[in-house]
Amino acid sequence: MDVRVNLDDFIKEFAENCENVQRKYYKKNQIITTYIQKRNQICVLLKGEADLVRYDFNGARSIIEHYTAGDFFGEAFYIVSVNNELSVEAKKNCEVLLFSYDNLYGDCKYDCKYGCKYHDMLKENFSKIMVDKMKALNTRIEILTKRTIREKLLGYFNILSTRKLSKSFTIPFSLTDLADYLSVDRSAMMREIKNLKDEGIIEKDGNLFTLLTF
Amino acid sequence: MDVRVNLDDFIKEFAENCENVQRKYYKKNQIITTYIQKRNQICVLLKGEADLVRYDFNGARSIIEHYTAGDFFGEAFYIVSVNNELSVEAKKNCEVLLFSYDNLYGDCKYDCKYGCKYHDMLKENFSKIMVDKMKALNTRIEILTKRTIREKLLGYFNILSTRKLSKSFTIPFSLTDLADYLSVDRSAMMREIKNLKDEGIIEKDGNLFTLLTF
DNA sequence: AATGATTTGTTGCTTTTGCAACTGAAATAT
DNA sequence: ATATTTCAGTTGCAAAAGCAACAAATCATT
Repeated sequence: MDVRVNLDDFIKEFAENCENVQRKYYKKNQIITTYIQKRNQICVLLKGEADLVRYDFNGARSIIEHYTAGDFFGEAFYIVSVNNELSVEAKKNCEVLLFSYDNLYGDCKYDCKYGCKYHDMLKENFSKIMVDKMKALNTRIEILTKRTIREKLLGYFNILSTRKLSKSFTIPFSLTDLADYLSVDRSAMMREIKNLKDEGIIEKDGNLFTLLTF
Repeated sequence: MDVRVNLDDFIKEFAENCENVQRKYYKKNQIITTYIQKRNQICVLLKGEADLVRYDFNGARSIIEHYTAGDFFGEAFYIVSVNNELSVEAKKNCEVLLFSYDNLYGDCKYDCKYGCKYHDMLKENFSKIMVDKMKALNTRIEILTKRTIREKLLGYFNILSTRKLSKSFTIPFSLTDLADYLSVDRSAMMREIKNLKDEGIIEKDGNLFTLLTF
């Protein structure tokens, strides 16, 4: 099993066969879960797109991670030491599997006709999932430590380009959200994108970007 | 076993009794390890202080984590997706335990007169250690997403204050290093610290800070 | 105790960023 | 099909941050 699970092979069967799991539906802009209730919830996004966001005390929004079908999220992966409100927001209509970490590691007291074979698989791969989360956090830190908007943009573009093995790539969210992900002012970011275009460093067609240098 | 291990109860015994482990000494400013060689190394800092740092392509230094005695570090906890040079630098003379992740999970082919009881303990607690690492990463992200130096400083001070359960606390490194941790220019940070003092928001005596507001 | 290296503290100047405000385009809902 | 909301793109201006350079203080080493 890959860290980013194969839906066909694993999750669908899990959702259909293990009674110890909830399947829920969320509409666009609904909050799927918040990370303040110490529920140790584990979630798998089956369909749709969602963001893990933080709202600062002064209202500034910051996107921590972006999820697509097959991604794991939930409090269990994201224990935080500081007092801040984290929540997962549906960006499109979403279908989500929900179960708890305690449930996963503790005794399964419910009837589970497959003997929790799916729980066991998750258990075994929990550390792999954690490692994947760590990668995402490290990636974000790498970008946030860049000191200028230009470097943040280019750093992020390079990561997307490397992932796609192509000079061209689409950003996984709107430009407004990209600013929140890079943690910079949107208009300042737009200005910098314009500069990069004018200087012939990137090309942009909607959300499709191309790196012209290397 | 706590995530930040109790040296007396665990590590010292481990170091003395398990033959599958190396103990090494590093002088101040020496590089303890780099995260590019895929050695899956796990390290425990027995004595001294060290920083996990990244050097940008243009030379900008950035402190990711700060370690004191009892902390775990090493590639195994810090797998990164992007191409950047991470290294752990001794800030003082250090004593370090070294062993490998593969060794931990694979069969222990060496003689280990305690039957690798220590390895087993680590194995069991690996996910806890990972969670601790995640906390550290999340803390750093929380600070880095703040948009001004003032907010970064106050955010970090609040975390230190909360940890110590006191309005007064000492920063765990020099002001120069603090700037690298917050990923900002040192002189600009000093200016902002001065502003905070002048406005009666903080007090500062060397590396001892006090938050005057709440 | 003297020397050299590092850290702290400060300042002038320039560049970058954030803020506010607005327009047109695109998407969504009625 | 039209109204409404969201998103993209711009700009002027003010505030913040970075850069460079230097002196004073502190720390470390011989």
